[in-house]
Amino acid sequence: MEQELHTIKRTDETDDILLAALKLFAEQGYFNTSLTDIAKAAGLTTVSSIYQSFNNKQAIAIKLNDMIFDSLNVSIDDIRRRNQKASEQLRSFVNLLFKLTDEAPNIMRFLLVMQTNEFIPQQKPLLETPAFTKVVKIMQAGIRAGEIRNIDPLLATGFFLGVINNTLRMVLSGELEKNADAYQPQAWLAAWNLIAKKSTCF
Amino acid sequence: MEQELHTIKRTDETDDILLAALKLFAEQGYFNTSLTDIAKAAGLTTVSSIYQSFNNKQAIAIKLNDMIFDSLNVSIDDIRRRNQKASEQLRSFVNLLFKLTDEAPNIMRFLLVMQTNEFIPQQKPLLETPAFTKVVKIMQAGIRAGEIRNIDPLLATGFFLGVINNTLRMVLSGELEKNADAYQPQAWLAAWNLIAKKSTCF
DNA sequence: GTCTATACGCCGATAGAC
DNA sequence: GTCTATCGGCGTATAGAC
Repeated sequence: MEQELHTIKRTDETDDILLAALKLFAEQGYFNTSLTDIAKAAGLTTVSSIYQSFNNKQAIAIKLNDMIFDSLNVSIDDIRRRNQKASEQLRSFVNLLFKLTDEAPNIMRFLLVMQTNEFIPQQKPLLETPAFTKVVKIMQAGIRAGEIRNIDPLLATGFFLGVINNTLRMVLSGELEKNADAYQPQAWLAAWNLIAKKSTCF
Repeated sequence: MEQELHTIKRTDETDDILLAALKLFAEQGYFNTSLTDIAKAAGLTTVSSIYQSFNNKQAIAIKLNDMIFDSLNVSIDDIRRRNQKASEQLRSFVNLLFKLTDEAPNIMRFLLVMQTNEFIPQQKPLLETPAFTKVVKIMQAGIRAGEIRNIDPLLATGFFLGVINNTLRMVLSGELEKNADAYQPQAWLAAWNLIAKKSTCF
């Protein structure tokens, strides 16, 4: 299952709805998913029940979005606290993303492939979200510390996450057959050498 | 303007519709765009006129999709014909993508950010389309020729295009402020060194 | 607070006059 | 072949019975 939305325990039917919605949104898209679909998948007898927990369809998506980004935000704070060097922090973050892709693919689809701004207008692009701006901060710190090459931190993050996220997207879409973790060592090495000051030459 | 859909000349109102649809789909999404919107943007007085050219809304999207991928396919054939080495072919291809991003951003949004499979079910993921499988072929040839490191060609393509496409996505979303071409040298170097046998060390 | 019934709007699509 | 009128359906949302 979706790893209890990664951290949140299922207690009442609100979480059933969120879990069902996450699955359906990720698999067939927000606009192809009706409240009827969600109610059915959540085991509710009636569509109306949804309105006990949410004001409207968009509110479900927003709640999901908030939970996912908040959880990621907490994880990143944790990673920054537990690790000193930029390389270690990025390594842990990459490991988190790969693990999530295998254990909670729908969360990663929500993060990486869904165009959430089409139904949550105020939604910002990935690198402008609180969680991912912290990755840019790690990059800046790494540059100051001499671990990372001296290039625009935003661009460096874009290159780095380009390799990581594209690999994960290919796993999620089935273009790559194995599970994400099988590609983690290669992807990490490629992404890190892209930005590291001392790159390992081949 | 959208560079006449890159190659096709506007002749009749069918192309007005396609151009309007491309713009609206790319800017607000397929499902947020009604036929009324398209008709208005195409300068038609009536929604019904659309049905003179297309059987339904999906047919517009499919036609756009076909035109874009066909055009790209032709360009890639051309690039492969005109260049010998894998490095040159990839360089030209990257240049094409960056130029397209600046000159026809909506085409690139269609290619890189829209989730076309949500409204064109038979649509394959990017790297399984005829156009992009040829990039994988270039990669294979480059490995055989000793230009490119000996790794899974599909993975290599994923890494390579991860850097390129993510950079372009960031330009298209406004996360990067300058035009795409301003980032081309850095992005190319990063992407190429990712896969090149003799990487330029920094 | 659970479910039935239903309202309401939007949109895709068609019929048919001219 | 252009435009008016309208249909049919789906999907969100609500009202209200129990």
